[in-house]
Amino acid sequence: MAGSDTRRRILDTALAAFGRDGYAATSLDALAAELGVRKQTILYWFPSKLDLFEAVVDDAAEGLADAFDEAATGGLTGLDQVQAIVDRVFRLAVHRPEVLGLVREVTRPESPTASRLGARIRPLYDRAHDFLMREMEAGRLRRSDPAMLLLSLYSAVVGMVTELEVQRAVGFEPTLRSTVLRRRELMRFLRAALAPESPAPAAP
Amino acid sequence: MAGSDTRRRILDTALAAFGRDGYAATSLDALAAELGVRKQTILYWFPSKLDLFEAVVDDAAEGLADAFDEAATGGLTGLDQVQAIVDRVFRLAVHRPEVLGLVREVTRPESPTASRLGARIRPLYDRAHDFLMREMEAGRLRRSDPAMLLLSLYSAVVGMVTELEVQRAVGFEPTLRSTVLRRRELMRFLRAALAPESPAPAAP
DNA sequence: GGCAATGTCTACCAATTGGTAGAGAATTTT
DNA sequence: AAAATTCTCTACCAATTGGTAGACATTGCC
Repeated sequence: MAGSDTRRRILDTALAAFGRDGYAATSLDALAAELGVRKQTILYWFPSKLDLFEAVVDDAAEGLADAFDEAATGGLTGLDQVQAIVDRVFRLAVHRPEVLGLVREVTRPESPTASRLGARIRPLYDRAHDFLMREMEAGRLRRSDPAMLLLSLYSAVVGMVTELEVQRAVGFEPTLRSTVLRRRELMRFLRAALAPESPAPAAP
Repeated sequence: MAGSDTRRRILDTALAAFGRDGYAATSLDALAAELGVRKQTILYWFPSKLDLFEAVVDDAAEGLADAFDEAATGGLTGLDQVQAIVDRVFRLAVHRPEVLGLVREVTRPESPTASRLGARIRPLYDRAHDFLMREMEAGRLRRSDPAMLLLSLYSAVVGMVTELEVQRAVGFEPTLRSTVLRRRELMRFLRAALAPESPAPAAP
C-alpha cells in the first residue's frame, strides 16, 4: 500500500519538475534525489521516462478538467460564467504554476505528446465552445469567433500567470497584492472585450 | 571572412533550434550536424553552449527591438500605433516562430538567462509604457494599468502565435487564411478592450 | 513457518553529453 | 616565399543519461 503512495508522490514531484524545468532538463536521477529514492524505483512504477511524462500529462489534464467542472456547476450565464472559470483557472495557476508550465512544455511543436494533452482537453474545449456560442446567440456576450476567443482567454491567463519571470526581469516584483490587482485588471480587460454592445438583459 | 559568415549561420540555426526544442533538448552535435559542420567549430566561435545561448538571446532581442522601432516610427497615436506594433510583432512571429519560442524558453523560472532578455528588452518596455501612459492621459486609449496592458498584449500575441500546436490538437489546422482571420480577430479584441469610452477625437 | 507477490535497492552498461588538445588547411601579413 | 593568423578538423575524455539484471527486504496469505 505504501507503494501506490510512492506512485502518487512520483507523479506530483515529476509534474513540478517537468513543469518547472521541462522534459529534457529533468533527469530521472535528479527526480529520484528530490524524492529521496533511487531512480530504479521510478522505473519500477513507470517503465520509461516518456511513460512517466505521459502519465503526468494525463494526471494534470484530469486536475484541469476537475477545476473547470467545479467552476461550471453554478448555473451561471454570460460574463459571470466566464469570470467564474477564468477565476478558477487563475487560482489553480497561482497555486500550482507547474501545471501551466507543463502545458507550455507539452504545446511545443516537437513535443511527442502535444496531441495527448489535446485529446484529453478536447471535451472541455468543446463544452466551452458550445457555451460561448449559446451565450452569443442569446446576446449575453459580444459576438465573435468562439475558437479565437478561447485562445485569447487561454493565452491571457497562461501568459499572466507563467510570465512572472518576465515581470520580475522587467522590474516589478510580484506580490500577493499585485497578483490580486492583476487578476482584477484581467477581468476588466475581459469584460471590456466580451460585454455585448447593448446592455445585457438583467436577470429576472 | 568566411568565418564570420559561419558565426552568423551558427547564430541563426541555434536560434531556430533553441526556440523550437529548448535549450536542454538541443545538443551541440545535433546543431553541428544541421549546420554541416563539426561541434568543435561551434565551440571555436562560442566558448561554451551557455555562451552560445546568451549570444542567441542577445541577437534575438536585437531583432525584436528593430521590429518595434520600425513599427514605431510612423508617428501614429492611440489605437493605430498599438495596432501597428501588434501587427509588426505578429508578422515577425509568423515568419520566425522560433523567436517567440526562445522568449518562452528564456522566461522559464529556472532559466539562468531570464534576466538577460529582460535587461535587453527593458528599454522597449519603458518606451511602450510611457507611450501608453501618454495616450491614456490624452484620452486616446481607455484608462487602465499600462504594465498590465502590456502583459496582456504580450501574452495575446505570444499565445496566439506559438500555440499553433494547441490549435492543431484541438482540431483546426492553421492555414494562411485562418492566420489572417486570427489576426483580425485579435485586433477586434484589442480595439474592444482599448478603445476609450467616448469616441476618440478625429484626426484634424 | 513457508511462500509468493510487491517494492526498493545495488551493480552495471551503452550511448550521448559538453568540452579539451592539438593537428592541418587556408588565408593574410610581412 | 616565409611566417603568422584564422578557421575547421580528428581524436579523445570524463560525466551524465535512460535503461537492464537481478539481489534483498517486506508484506500478506496459507
